[in-house]
Amino acid sequence: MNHKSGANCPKRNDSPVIYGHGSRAMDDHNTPVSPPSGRRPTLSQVAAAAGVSEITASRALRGGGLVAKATADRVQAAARDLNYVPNRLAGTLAGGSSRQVGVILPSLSNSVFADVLNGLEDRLEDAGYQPVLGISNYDPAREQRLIENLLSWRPAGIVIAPADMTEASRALLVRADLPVVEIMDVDAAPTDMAVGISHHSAGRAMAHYLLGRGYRRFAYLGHAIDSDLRALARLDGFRGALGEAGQTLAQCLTLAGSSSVKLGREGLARLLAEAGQPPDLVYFSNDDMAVGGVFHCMAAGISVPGDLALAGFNGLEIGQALPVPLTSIASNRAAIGIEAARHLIERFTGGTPEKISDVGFRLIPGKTA
Amino acid sequence: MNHKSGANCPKRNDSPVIYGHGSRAMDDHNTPVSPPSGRRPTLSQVAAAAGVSEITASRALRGGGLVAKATADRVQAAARDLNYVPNRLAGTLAGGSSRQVGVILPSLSNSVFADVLNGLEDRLEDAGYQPVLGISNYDPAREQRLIENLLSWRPAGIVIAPADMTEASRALLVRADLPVVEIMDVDAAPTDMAVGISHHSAGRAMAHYLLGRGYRRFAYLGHAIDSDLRALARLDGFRGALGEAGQTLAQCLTLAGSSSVKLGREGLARLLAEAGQPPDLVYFSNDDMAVGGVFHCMAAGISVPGDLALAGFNGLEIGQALPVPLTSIASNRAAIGIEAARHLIERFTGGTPEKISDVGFRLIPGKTA
DNA sequence: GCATTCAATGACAGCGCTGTCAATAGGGGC
DNA sequence: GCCCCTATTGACAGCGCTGTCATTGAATGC
Repeated sequence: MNHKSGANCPKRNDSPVIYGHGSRAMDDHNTPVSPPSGRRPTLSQVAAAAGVSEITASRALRGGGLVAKATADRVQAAARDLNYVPNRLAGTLAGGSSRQVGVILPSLSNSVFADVLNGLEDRLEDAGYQPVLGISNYDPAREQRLIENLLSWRPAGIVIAPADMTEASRALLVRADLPVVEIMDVDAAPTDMAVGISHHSAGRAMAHYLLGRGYRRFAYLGHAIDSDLRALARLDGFRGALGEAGQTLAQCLTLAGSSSVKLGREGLARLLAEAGQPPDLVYFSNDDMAVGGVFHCMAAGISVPGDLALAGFNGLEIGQALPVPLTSIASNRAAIGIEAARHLIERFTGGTPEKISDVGFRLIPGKTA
Repeated sequence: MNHKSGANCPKRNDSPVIYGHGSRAMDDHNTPVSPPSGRRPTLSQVAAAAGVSEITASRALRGGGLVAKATADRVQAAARDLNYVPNRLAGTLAGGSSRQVGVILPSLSNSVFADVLNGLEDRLEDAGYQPVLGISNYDPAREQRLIENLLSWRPAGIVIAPADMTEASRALLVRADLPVVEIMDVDAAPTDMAVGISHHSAGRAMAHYLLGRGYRRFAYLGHAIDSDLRALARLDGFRGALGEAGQTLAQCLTLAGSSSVKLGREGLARLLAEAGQPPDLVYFSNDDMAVGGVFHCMAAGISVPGDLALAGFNGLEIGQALPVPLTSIASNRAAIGIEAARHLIERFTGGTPEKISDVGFRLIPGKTA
């Protein structure tokens, strides 16, 4: 439901205004309020306040009905009064299973991973788990270091979008002997579980679609593809399907740097400049790049798809909001995060989810190809 | 540096292909490799293997030169042989300071926060800290729950982009008595430290710029603004500056839902449909919305900025890659993350960074206004 | 009425590690 | 030759909590 308001949108009282860039000294560092008895309250203090033993307090606070209602109420009241915040480090150390989940992603500048993380966080949080994050920047060494670091927190599980795992990384995960979900790609055999789509198939599917639309002179424009294994898999599938149909990739340009609208825009300009006979379709490594391509065409007066057709991957919102919606493949990103969370949680609760879960993709016809 | 390759982009061996959506049963669940002696190795096992006491092993592993070189080497070798992974839960519990940092953001679907998180993670990671993430979805109650949860892991510090902190949330943070960085906005007095820009000033700056360009009939198009306090602050500053110049906001439309290109596109259509006398400029709550506005104009044949001028906020890459680059304000997102990390780390190491750090913004003239 | 059962609570030990203080052994100074 | 100092190592306790078993008292059954 939308609500509008004529010329009187929400206002707020005038607040202090700071112009430009600068910083204020940390002068009046207000002393922390109430360091009550030196430290933060512990369970034993709560127990004492409620007149019960530590373990009873523990049980009362964790719930589970092992404690008489009246007692439990008393304990909870005491905890509230003392502003007790449990120490899960101690709890986990003593009791066993952590409620943290290690999450390793190759990047966050790509909105794809942000979407996955969003879905993942939401479900984990609801189940009482907290993600501990690491970004590998597509660097296998950093990825390995992250795995070690995260494991040292003894997480309940790991979710990883592998960049290019070293053998050592894989060994670490295997030895750790905890649920591990490898996300994004289901083409390779996972260490433990995998949730994602087949990027190889996605590439093939797009090729089939485009062949069916009658395109014949294909070009590819990609970003630093060596470190993006999934983009490589799509290209591989794309080219494979072309080959089976007796076609080839007439032109193929990959640019250093991570994918972006800007790179796609500049890249397309360059690709067309270098082309002998221009392609009738350009397949981009993803939607960011493809949207850049659309922008180039707009600016250069190239009619899409009349003069040149464009196709991407991911089904990003921006591509669909374009004046001419982008031909792409919806990669079901949020579903991957949600599904990964489900796998972990199921495992935590004693279940045995499928080893490989393919959330599937969907071709979006769009209007650019 | 770019590298291109004619028609022979990187290939890879054909990999197994899975079509469409589905899942394979978890049949051959390979038994975990080597649960060596039932559990994972502990420090005491490493110590035993190296023929030293636990504490010596601990010191050797942590470095610091308190242990004779030869002994340290022996311990490290033993640790490697046993595949020892330290248990930081135990370490933190015994020793004191954690190496986790709680991070609370209102959303991740907005690339702005992904950018901040990216910068933050990078610096924290380099300093040996791990972010533990929570997403509040602009919900104060969830925000408070997240604070409680994160505090229970006894993090070394907290970074929070406040959605609309409850009194209880604020009290939790104060009592926790740890470094807290409130990010994004420096307009209000922070609990502890703040890193960001003044959104109020950003709104004013844009108003001044646009007034200088001669626009007089202003409209505003925003998303669910009640929960996005920073967008509200910008609008507030914008309107304030207009008022000082004797101008008013002729039209103001806010739409339910989070900001998106689609919402901006549809919103602008609606705003123009509802307008009596059409505005000569539309100020959007942010660049996502504004890009949507640009798309609407393209599709509807409205010339920008001739017929209608548009302005946004954030300086997103997409806006600048548009055929007509967007007039906007660069909000220095990565810098906020980096700066927040710096503040925390400085605090961890005994320093006293500034209480408020304004990373500043920059007006991007663009070509849409 | 007495054994039996169950609900409610508690004592104890220990999770894996590190801070503190103590012990040991050489080396150097006088 | 004796004492002091430093470098190196270790013993001990304890971080805050929970699993396991034990204890208590009251309710139940016959």
